[in-house]
Amino acid sequence: MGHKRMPREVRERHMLDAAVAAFARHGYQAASMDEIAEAAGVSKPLVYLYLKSKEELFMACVRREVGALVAAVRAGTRERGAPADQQLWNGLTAFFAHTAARPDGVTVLHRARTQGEPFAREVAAMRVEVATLVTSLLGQAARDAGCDSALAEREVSGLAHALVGAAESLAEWSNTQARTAPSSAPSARETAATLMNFCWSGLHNLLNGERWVPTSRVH
Amino acid sequence: MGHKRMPREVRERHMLDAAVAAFARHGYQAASMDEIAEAAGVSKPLVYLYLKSKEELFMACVRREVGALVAAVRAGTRERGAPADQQLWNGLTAFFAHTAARPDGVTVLHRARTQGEPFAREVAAMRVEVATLVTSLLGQAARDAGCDSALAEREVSGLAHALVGAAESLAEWSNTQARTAPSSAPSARETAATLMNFCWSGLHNLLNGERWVPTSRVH
Amino acid sequence: MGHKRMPREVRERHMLDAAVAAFARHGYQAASMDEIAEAAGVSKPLVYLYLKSKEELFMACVRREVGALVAAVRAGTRERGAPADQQLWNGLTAFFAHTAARPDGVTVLHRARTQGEPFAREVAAMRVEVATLVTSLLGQAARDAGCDSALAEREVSGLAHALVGAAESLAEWSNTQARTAPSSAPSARETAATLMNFCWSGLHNLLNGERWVPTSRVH
Amino acid sequence: MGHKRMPREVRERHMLDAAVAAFARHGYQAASMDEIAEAAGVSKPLVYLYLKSKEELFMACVRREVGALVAAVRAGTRERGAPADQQLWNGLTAFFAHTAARPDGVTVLHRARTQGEPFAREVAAMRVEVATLVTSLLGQAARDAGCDSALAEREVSGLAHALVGAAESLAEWSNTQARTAPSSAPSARETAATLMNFCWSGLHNLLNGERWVPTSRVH
DNA sequence: GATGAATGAGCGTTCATTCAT
DNA sequence: GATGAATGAACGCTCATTCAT
Repeated sequence: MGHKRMPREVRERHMLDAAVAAFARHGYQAASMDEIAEAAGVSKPLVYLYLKSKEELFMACVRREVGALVAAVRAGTRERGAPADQQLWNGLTAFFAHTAARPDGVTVLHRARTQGEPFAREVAAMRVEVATLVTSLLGQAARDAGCDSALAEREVSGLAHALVGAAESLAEWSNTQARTAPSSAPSARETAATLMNFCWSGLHNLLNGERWVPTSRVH
Repeated sequence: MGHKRMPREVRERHMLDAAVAAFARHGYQAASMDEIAEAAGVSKPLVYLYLKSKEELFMACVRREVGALVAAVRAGTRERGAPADQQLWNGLTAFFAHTAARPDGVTVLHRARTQGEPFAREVAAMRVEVATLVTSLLGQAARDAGCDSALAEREVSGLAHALVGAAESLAEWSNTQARTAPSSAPSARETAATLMNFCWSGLHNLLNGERWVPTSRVH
Repeated sequence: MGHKRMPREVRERHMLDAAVAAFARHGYQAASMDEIAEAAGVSKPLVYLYLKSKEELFMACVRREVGALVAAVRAGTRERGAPADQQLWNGLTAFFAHTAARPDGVTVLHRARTQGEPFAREVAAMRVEVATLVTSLLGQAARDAGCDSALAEREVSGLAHALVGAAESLAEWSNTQARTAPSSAPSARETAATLMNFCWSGLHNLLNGERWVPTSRVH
Repeated sequence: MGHKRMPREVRERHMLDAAVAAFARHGYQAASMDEIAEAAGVSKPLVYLYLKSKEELFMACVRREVGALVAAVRAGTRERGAPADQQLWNGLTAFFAHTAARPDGVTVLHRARTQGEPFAREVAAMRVEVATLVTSLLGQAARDAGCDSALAEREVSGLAHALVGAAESLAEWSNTQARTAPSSAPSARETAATLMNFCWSGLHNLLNGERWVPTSRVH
């Protein structure tokens, strides 16, 4: 087998790559350590030597993918001075591009949310980080628009979650499109625009204190 | 073990209840038949006698929860003659109320999407059913608002997915809130209003042909 | 289901018929009580009420088939006054005819030989009974032929087992032929004649004290 | 458990030994993998690691025992130039000696015949191989004796089966004798002589066209 | 007399994990 | 440093068997 001497760091990256692929394809429980070791081209005890246990291996995957995703989005919004909507659009574009480029990584994050407290917490923390980013953009947008009506904290949190959920759902949908009809699949930019179209004016209205209200009570 | 005699139908319902709870908590793979049988207050062979296998048991759970969710949403939108936005709001309210009332059932549906073709198909069919409902409401809303510009089919599909993702994400968030701070958790109505605020004017604008466009290209 | 009231004796016969068929097809271990009860058209507890347990049910099958086989062979050799070879041939013919008529019963006896002491003993007892019959015929044949050299008891026993083994093997072979090429399958009479041809002159020579001996020692 | 390290080949042989013993004693279905693993002095997973499944384990046993039996008989008949009857006797002697030396192996082959197509086929192939050997000896014997009347193919097949059945039955009987009265049990040579006495002159007569015929029809 | 409802016990199989070399 | 050899624990599933009606 691969007897090639390699620095630990490289070997470890190979293991994580193999693990991410396996966890994405089969899920945490169904992916087997045998499979991962073989795909990484190393023996099983080495995997245990470097990564301790299946749980820690999964956690390492999750953390690496969380880092990569956050970095991508952050890089997208780094352009200070641009208007808030532009920055949000840049961030969404970066998100969708990352999602298309590393589907397995995103899938792992998705799966991690249903694999018990510690993993779910890691992903939740990421969501909070992203939501905070979005929130600050919204705040700047409010200032840009000259409106000062602040939204309740809880409402902002809800909106952020709605936006993140919408983005994730769209990402998954567009990946499915790319797999089934690659020629006509939407680009990251188009997907981002769709989402902006969907929500921006709603947010904008909210920030201006204009709300949708039911016209009549039913129950 | 407690061998109380019960008619088959009742026992089967108990088993499904226990199974939904177990699958929601641990996921399909990690939930064990032993655990489910014990939670249902019966012995394992009886579970197999009635529900054939773990796979069929999971499928039975999925189908039951799909039925319950669709029925709830349908009942919410049954009020003919009301304006489209009102109907959509009613449907969303029903959805969030159902989600709050049967969190395990909704979690099972969520998990089913990553457990292989047959389960994913069942949930996908449900999504299509709901999306169709929403789409028809949007069409009516467009007519109500006197705007006739039809959206491209692919764009509608994207919007539906975004809306569903946002709704699911909000449902989960609101459930989390209810668990961690029950006193101040948002009601189904409030959550539905948040989502309406988030997206309704965006949809309205789109239907009127007003689109958000990036003001300058970055990359 | 078959709610028809039937006398116990008849019900029991149905159960034994179903059990013989099942044991013949799948073997003792693999045949299931569910299957047998269903094939017999009764509920499982009734099978237990009448036949106590799987082991006793199997034993009942074995005993019934042993009785049937022995009765058939005895009936074949009942013709007193005929020459011994003729009687032996009659017995063999009756054996092969029975074997062809009740293949499942014979298969059960075959299987019983490898299912533990009590069953094997029952079949062994049958073999002894048949071997005794054969032995007496051989004795008569010796007297008919006017030769008085008695064979050692152990040798007679060996010859009887050889003959029984040969007969069983031929029966199985001819049943296989009947299944795969029914048109050209040998009749019971032909099979009996083949076996007589094969062994009669050897027995005859032995009874006359003529033996085959190795011409040179090898080891 | 005792975890003595051993090369795979050796461990595998131990497992096969234990499996042959277990399958011989209890049959394929009733023998348990737990029992086999324990008898082999290893844990169950190791048995699965090396031999894949119960079915493959049984198949491996069957193949090993088929090979050993065929090799023994072949070695017995290797003496070219000896007269055919002598060679046949040598082969039978080798067969009975093998049967006495490896009773479990032979029992496994016997049981394999009733355990479904693939196992039965393996044993059937062995029987064909042996029958071919015997047939060629008979042909040579016919030439040696100067008689040229060929037997019908089907008749030869029948005789071969009768001989094989007689040999198996004798082998089993002689093993039983050895178990119950070891001091006076017949040797392989004696048993082979008994079988030769039983059948050789019958075969000889047949080859000379002399047949036994019933003197009067009974039924 | 006959049965639907129920279970204890065990089996084949797999997997994460660790020694001994 | 890297691995072949080995295992404890658990899981999905089935079966013979028995109550309670």
